[in-house]
Amino acid sequence: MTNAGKRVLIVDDEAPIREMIAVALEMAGYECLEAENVQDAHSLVVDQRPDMILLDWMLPGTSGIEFARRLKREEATAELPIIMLTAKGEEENKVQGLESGADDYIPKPFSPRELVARLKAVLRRATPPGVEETIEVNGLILDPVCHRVMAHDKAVDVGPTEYRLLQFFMTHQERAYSRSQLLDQVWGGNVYVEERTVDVHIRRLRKALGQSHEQLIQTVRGTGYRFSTKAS
Amino acid sequence: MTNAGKRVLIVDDEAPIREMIAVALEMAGYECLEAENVQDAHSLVVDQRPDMILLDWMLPGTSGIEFARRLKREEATAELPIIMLTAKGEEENKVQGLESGADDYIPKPFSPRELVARLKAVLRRATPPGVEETIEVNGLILDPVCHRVMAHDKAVDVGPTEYRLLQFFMTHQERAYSRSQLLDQVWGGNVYVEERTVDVHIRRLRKALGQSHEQLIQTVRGTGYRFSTKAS
DNA sequence: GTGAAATGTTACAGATATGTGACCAGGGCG
DNA sequence: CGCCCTGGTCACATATCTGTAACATTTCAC
Repeated sequence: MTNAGKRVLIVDDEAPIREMIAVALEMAGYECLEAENVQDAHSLVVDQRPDMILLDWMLPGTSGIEFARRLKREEATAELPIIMLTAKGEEENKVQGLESGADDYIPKPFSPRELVARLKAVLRRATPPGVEETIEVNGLILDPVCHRVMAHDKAVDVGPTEYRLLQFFMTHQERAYSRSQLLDQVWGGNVYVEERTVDVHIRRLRKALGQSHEQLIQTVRGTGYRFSTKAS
Repeated sequence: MTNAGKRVLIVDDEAPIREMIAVALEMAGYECLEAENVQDAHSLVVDQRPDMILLDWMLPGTSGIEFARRLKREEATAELPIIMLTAKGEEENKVQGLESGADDYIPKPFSPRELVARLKAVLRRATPPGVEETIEVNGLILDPVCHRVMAHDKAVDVGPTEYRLLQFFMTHQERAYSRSQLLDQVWGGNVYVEERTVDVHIRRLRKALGQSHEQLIQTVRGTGYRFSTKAS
């Protein structure tokens, strides 16, 4: 079960092109989502959580490159593989495209076969090193590969959101984050959620971690929360 | 909070709608400015410098979209976040609205709650985090990033106000400040609080710092207080 | 030394912020 | 279609903070 069932978001303003790509990918066993602009794309990213993005360079409104940068900037979506699509003759943009965080770059026109091949390649090395490393703090282990949390060798049952929250905290220890920042980083920006919702998830996470580790997540009164091994 | 006191300019030609929005925002702690046409709006932008704009799509005279474009074109106002409001059934305008530089788009009718939520989200993204360096004096460390105070590697537990007070002192060492100045600087102007309240917080801060560092905060009799490494 | 003024300390009640459990809506799934 | 899981929100319980007043102590001028 490597690529089967992977969800790919296609972002292009021209419907026929989207359609063509979608057909090609579906034949290859992928599931496709489509968006014709950055706003729709972002919504889809937030609530569908695709496994990768095919992103057209030229888009109405925010350009593709802007969008890519933005995705990379936010913790919640930074690891999302992106392939940039670009019209012919824009070779010079390649560097800029890759700089913006895209994982590959395909000039139009391309054959469906080539597209699928490169997409596979990108997905294969999708999880870049660093992200897949397990993090351990005081007997609390987060294993991104198994997508699993262990406390003193006992599995901890956390929901998806709590998992992301914990992952964010463990990769950003010591620093205090406001509810706002957490919403941006863990939920992904442009999601309209009450700040207090963060409290609830913090609570759920603490509960899941149990007595042994809940004190790792500290309340910074008047500010937000912090993950720290040092006592407060 | 970060959002407290932010000023929002509401541009809509219908007074009742402006009023409704204003009430909702004021309850949420924002300050509201109102304009019923683009000319007034522009004046207000220029001399009131609001933190963001709620802009109705349909306006007498220059359309909202024109106005948005113009603001984005001008250097001084290019960064001003804009949320477009539009009557229902104008979904097709969404793209155009966002193209013109709006940061979000809310179709009428909308609930006050949604409005506030999206406004928060936009404002949140627009406010870049400031640079924050840790300050160290005689083994006393204030770390704004972790939002934490350490005295000789031991965490010091201070309340929000004491934290701000200490931060102010550590960034303004050696100089004496009157109670009234401290109220302005630490509490923020236009708050009606007894001057003696400062004494109480000074006391709390000293207590929190403990014997090892309390002498850093010196009383300047007849004047106020001073943070100094030199003995008095 | 004495008394008035300034500052230190403490206690407390109201205001705020956070913790917590429950509920409800939407989506996936059999 | 109905069940279960998840996530977001609300309402209420706690915990913590804050400003004040009241009283204690220090300082200083005389």
